Amino acid sequence: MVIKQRARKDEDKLARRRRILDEALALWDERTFATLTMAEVAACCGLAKGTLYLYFTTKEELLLALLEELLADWFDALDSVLDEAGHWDAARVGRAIGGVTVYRTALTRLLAIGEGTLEHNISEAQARAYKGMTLTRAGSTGRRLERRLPFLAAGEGMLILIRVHALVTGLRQLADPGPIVREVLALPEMAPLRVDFGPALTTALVAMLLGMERERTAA
Amino acid sequence: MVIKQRARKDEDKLARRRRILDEALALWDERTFATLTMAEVAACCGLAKGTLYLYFTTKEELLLALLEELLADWFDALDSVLDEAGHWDAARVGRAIGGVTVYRTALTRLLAIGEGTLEHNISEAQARAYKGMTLTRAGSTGRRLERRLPFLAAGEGMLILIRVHALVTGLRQLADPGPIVREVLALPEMAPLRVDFGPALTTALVAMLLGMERERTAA
DNA sequence: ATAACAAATGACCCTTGGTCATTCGTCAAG
DNA sequence: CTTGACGAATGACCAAGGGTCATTTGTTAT
Repeated sequence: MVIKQRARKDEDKLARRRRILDEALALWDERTFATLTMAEVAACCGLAKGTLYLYFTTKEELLLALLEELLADWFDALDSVLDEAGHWDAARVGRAIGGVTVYRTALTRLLAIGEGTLEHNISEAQARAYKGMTLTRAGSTGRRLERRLPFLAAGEGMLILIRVHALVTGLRQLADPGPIVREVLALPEMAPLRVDFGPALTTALVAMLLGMERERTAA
Repeated sequence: MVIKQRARKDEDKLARRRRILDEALALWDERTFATLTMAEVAACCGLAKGTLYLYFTTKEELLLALLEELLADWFDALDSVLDEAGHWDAARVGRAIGGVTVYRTALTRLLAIGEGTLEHNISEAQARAYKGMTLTRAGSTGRRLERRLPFLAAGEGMLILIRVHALVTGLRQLADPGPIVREVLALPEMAPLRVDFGPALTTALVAMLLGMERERTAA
């Protein structure tokens, strides 16, 4: 499959970049980092492999760009929920975070390989952009959390988000084993080791927030 | 470098396997999964690459075997600490788990890539052995946790261990970024995003355990 | 119509996990 | 001590995939 049209204007280049990200996202649903190949992404876009490298200089940069978008979207969603009216307590905050996270499979699977895999083989510029965005958004969302949970000290909203990040990463990995392990875990006696991402995340978050509240109000 | 001696007896083969695991562990200290190569492991053992494949049929199997050993050792250490006398509460349990975990860098770094990377490309037999060991040991250690924390229901010790696993995985990834990201995070304004594995793990665990206690005693 | 630019291409390189026909220690039998 | 057989060890080889770059070719300004 060959593209007869060339992206000359910046606007066209942006559109092509968009297309690549969209196709990569679609493929990501059914691939892992190891099994997602640049050749396949290119083929899905109707481009040659070499062309991909005009838009993303490594496989990691492509997926990190995707992660950056999905993460920004997650912050939007969480901010929006946290701005809802009514009575807020630790349990509701835990359920709110879980609620916007649980069904974002593409995001959580990317986060799960994030720091370990995506952060090699990228330019410092992109690393800076990604971390800068994270810092800004986490700061803003963290302050929302502090407003909803008055027992939190200044800056502890960010601490919560780091713990959320850690739990998402770890639980996603436990919940999505490879096919061989999946089969082993299907054995009846292995039931205690199976993890259901959604409930596991939400219950762990609620417990952690309740514990933080208790720590900070006991003193 | 060439080995002039051949492992004919089972005993010799076991010793050679041991040597490979030891050298792989030493290399693991300074490599990631991607940068640790089978050729290098072989060279460190004084073996040809092909010989490695007589003992471990894939790179994943080699590292999973290592993880299995280190994990069993971790269970030993934790059991031993949990058997110590004195008054136990949620905070002490959290510190105990953190204490035996924090300095086990090789283990926690392997766990961090565990389910995501190591569980592809392995035989079902090894997956079964690994998960079987995990189930047995986690059951036993889980019961110890339940004895120390009477507010836990039967089986909830295992739940705690799953959450520990998730936190270890996630926090290890956040604490050990690649060199590019490490440099970005070294900027002063990035301080809020830096994670110190030991304190982060222990404080998160303690908070979570306190929260679980509160959930179960409030009702 | 044409020259100049640069987007797109795909053949190519390199690394690395994994294979296998061959080599050659090792040991037991004669 | 010699020899034959076993199988451990080898390293040349293969395949896959990330990444490169000289060349091709669509596009546009003149």
